[in-house]
Amino acid sequence: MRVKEGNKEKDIVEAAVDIFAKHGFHKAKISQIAEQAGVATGSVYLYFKNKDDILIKIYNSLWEKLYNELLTVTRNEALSPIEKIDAMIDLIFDMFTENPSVTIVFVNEQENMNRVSGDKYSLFYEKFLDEGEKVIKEGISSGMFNKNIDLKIFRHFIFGSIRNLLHQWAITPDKLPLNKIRHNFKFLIKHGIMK
Amino acid sequence: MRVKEGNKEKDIVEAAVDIFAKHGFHKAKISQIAEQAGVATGSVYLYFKNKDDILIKIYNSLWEKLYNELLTVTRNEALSPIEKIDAMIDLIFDMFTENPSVTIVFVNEQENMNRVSGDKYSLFYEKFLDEGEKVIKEGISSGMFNKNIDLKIFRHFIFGSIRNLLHQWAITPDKLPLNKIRHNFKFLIKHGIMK
DNA sequence: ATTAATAATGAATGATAATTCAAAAATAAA
DNA sequence: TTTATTTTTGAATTATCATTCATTATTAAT
Repeated sequence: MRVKEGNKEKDIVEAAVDIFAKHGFHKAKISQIAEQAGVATGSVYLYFKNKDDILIKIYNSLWEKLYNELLTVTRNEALSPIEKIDAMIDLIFDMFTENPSVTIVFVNEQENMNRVSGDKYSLFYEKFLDEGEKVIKEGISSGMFNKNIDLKIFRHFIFGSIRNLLHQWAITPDKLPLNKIRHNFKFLIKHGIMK
Repeated sequence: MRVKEGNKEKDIVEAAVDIFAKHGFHKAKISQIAEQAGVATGSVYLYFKNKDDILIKIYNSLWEKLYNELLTVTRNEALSPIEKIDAMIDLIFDMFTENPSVTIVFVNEQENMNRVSGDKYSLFYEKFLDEGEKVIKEGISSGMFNKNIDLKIFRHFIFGSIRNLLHQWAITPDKLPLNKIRHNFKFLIKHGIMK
């Protein structure tokens, strides 16, 4: 019997990330993804139920990875709350540094993923932020962080700003060095703009 | 001769905002927009070149309004830099408070608008941020703001955070009062999270 | 070698929905 | 009234792809 050669599923995902980043999910054609992955159009459907399924699998693996790394940070009792915040920011930046296309898809297709995945997307998002929120709570009880800040507001604040910065970086990676962005970002989150 | 009755263009735009917010630009059907606007499908094409054109006109008018209001703030010499920042934040919040659907479209369809409008979207975005940046510069020269903050980074930081907060509010307007969000937001921008 | 699976292909199918346009409706002017 | 002009209609046209599936290719086992 014939046997699978190479890793077509991986090839397809990688091509899809590229094409989704370039044209957006809705304008991306399965035939083009297949071509770039070096397989026939129909083969895509041997590995994925449909077009939505490709997007879902991309997000699942990203969130999975993000969440697992987050846990290693939040569970590290050697770190102070502020060190944990830094480590969390690093984790997100590191995750996306490798690949601007992945970043663009993650940032741009959130809404499509949301629509396509039932409530899977928002579950990931909330679970991640819930875990991160624990760190903020620690920081407040330890007296390091300002206790008047609403936790729900802060989580959307920080996620929105990081998302937009990564996006802008990913569009033109050479315009601003990611390390400078990261450094400024950490400062702004901690101290804001006023002296 | 027959004469135009009512304001069909406005009816279509309002319906489109609603439908775009509910289903997203690509899943939104012209026939459904027409139905909700109380006109025939074909009539949409008397007022708009095509579907893209509807989105473009929505954004144009939003950015136009945002930019004009920004100018009245930045040109007001009676205000200190920090008062201007507050006024700028108020202006954006006020703009979107009225209508969650407009907010959702503005936030979600940015990328489609970008693809569809040539570089019109990014011109608006940059023009707006350039004008806002002047205020930050004033704040730095007057010694109020921290001079180590990169202006390009700050603009994407603040825009991303405000965008996400408005989005989360618009999805479930009753979950968090917008005034509380606004208040926390102003504080975080100025002082960050640390005591 | 031959067979029996399984993998892979890509042209054909089908569904969807944007856009067009010939016909109908409305009304200002004659 | 009738006419001329402009607006509106919505069914027909058209374009675009996602998805399917009959066919072909490949190779492990016999």
